[in-house]
Formats: sequence, C-alpha cells, structure tokens
Amino acid sequence: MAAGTVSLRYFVLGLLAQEPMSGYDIKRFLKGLNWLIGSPSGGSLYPILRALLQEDLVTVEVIPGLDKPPKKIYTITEAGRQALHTWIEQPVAPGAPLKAFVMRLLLAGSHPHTRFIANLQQRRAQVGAHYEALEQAFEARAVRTDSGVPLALDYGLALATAELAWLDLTLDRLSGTDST
Amino acid sequence: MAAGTVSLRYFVLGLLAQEPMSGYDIKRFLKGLNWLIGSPSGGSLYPILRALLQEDLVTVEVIPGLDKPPKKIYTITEAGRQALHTWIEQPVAPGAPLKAFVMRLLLAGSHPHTRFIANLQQRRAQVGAHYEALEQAFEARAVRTDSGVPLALDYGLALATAELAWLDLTLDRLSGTDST
DNA sequence: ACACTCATGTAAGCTGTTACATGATTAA
DNA sequence: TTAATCATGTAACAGCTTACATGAGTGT
Repeated sequence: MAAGTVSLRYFVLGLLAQEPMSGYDIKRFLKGLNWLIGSPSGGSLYPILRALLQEDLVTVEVIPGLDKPPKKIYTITEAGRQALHTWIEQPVAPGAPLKAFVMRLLLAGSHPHTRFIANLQQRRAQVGAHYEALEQAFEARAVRTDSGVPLALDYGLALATAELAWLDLTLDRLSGTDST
Repeated sequence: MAAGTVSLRYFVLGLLAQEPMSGYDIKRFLKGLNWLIGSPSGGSLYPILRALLQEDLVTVEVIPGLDKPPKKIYTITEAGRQALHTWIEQPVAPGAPLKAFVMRLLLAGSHPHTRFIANLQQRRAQVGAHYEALEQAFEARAVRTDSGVPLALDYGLALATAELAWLDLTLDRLSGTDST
C-alpha cells in the first residue's frame, strides 16, 4: 500500500460491516463527523460501491422509495468480511495520513478486541519510533536556530508526545476491560 | 485549493527562497527530516522544478560536476518570491493534511515575522473550531458507547488539545521576541 | 561482479477531487 | 421562484506514487 493512501475502499466496507447502508447514508454518517475525517465525494464513493459489488464483497437491495428516489442498500457478504479481516491484519503504512488511523478507530467495533489491541500497539510502536527520530534530529542540529526546522521539530514532538500519552492511556483502559 | 492537497509546488519554491538548490539537494534535505513530512518522489519533484522554470519563478544554473553528473541549481526569481508571498497570504484549507501546516512551519524563515504570526493565529482558530465541533459531537452521542465513534472522538480531542496548547505557547513566545 | 550513491528524467497508474447531469420532493 | 434535501451517477482532471531508464563513479 502506498504511503499516502487511505483506502477508502476498505473503510467503506468496514462501515457496511457494522450495518447495511446506502451510499447516501454513508455520506451523511461521515458528514456528521466531518471534522474527524471528512466525508468522501460522490465521485469516489459511488464507484467504490459498484466495484465492491462486482467483486461480490457486498450485495445490493434496491428499495423503491415511497415519494422518494429509490435507495440502494448495500450489505456485506461473507467474502467481504473476510477481505476486511485480512485488510485489518496488515499494519497501517508508516507515514500514512492521520485519517488512516482514525478510520481504524472508527471501525473498532467491527473487529475483535484482541485484534484491535494489536492495532493500537502497532501504532504505539510507530509513533514511538517517530518520536525518537525527531528527538535525535533535534539534538543533531541544536545550534542552528535559523529556518523553521527547529520549530517544526518542536511541533512534531509535541503532537507525538500527546499521541503516545493517549495510546498508553487507552491501552491501559482496554487491557483492564474484558468485552468481546 | 482542494481540501486534501498539500501544494508541493509552493513548498519547493519556499525552500528555494531560503537557499538555491538542485532537485537532488531538496530530496536529500527532506529525506533528512523524513518523519516530519516525507520527501517527494522524483516523479513529482523534477516536473515541478521544470514547471517553475517555465513560469520564470526560478532560474537554473547548470554546474558540470567534476567526476560527477552535472547539477542543476535552481534559484528563485523576484517573480517567484512574489508568487510565494501571495500563496502564503491565503490560509491553509481547513481539513488539509497535517503536512500542509508543517510545511508552513518549515518555511517560517522565508516569510516575515508578522505574517507568520498571522498564520499561527489562523491555525489556532481552525483547530479551535475543530475542537469545539468534536466536543459538541461528544456530548450529542454520550450514551452510545458501541462502535468506535466515541474512541475516535476522544483521540481527536486529545490531539486537538495538545495542538492548541502548543500554538498558544508558541504564539506567546513569539510575541515576546522581536526578531525580523 | 554486484550494488549503492549521485543526478536527472519519463510513463503509467492510483486515489481522490470538483463539476456536472438527472429528477423528484419539500421549504423560504 | 428559488433553493435545498434526497439519491445516484459520469467525466475530467489534479496530485501524487511506483517503476523504469540512463549513465558515471565508488565501494565490497
């Protein structure tokens, strides 16, 4: 998977795994949490749904709306669940946009508890590595205060620190719990 | 400017504003801070340089390397500085990837102090709005604990909080200082 | 002999966007 | 009447990426 990619395709599949929906429903749902990841444009969403259908990862049921345009409700198939599962197995590409991880969080309900913990731990490792690299860079060029580099490093460190804290806290909370 | 875009084009121009470089130099420089924004592929970088050249935003000087392949050193022109300036004026698109803001930070040296402060304030406003939206969403669905939504919201809030803190602190520090 | 750094570049492809088209229903 | 919501879809293009091509020098 390319570094800058977010795989809307599997995210959509993951949403359908939680509950059957139409394309429009998905857009509305994501628009409702717009500040988190933003909702995909129709220009990408509808083609994705059609592709999923062609690969038998989902099925459609056309509901002729009363006094409304007809809806196409998509439901995930067993093959779809399997594809989703193997996708979740593989780690988020390092350097992937934040969105990619937030999507994993949003899908948390649809994969088993232990798998999700593993995802968090893997993220912790990545952010940890990121943090150390930043720190090293900071020391390496400690003298040169011109250019925005130190500022950007400081910013990166601040965000990485916060994320590490959140991950540790969340992992702690989840380890105590014993849900599904 | 589209929401998901990062405008490598102007970032490159900004780097050249700090110091004349070749395409390869840029790649090396950015590879050195790889964990911050990643370095662009040759497939995007070299075409960008050529486009900048064609628009007279930069000039080239070919340095025939001794025992090495020749280098093409690009230098920003006055028109280039102006284009860069008008680009920096306009705000980062809300919902743009983190990269976009980090790039602004890296270029901090190449734009005037007051302009940079304005950029930070503008970012503060955006993240502030983001934060409030998340908080509202949190309250709105406080009851439903199934699905990953509350977790994702919590994550978003944690990161937004940290960023706000960093922005406030940095703005405070910069307001006190009186450099160029 | 093989691979890696220096240095530039092209071609093809992926992922996503905006802008548009359609058509019916409801609210200002 | 104008616009907005519901609901789906197409076409064009932007912005990147990977993979490849070239060619010399340097290290193992």
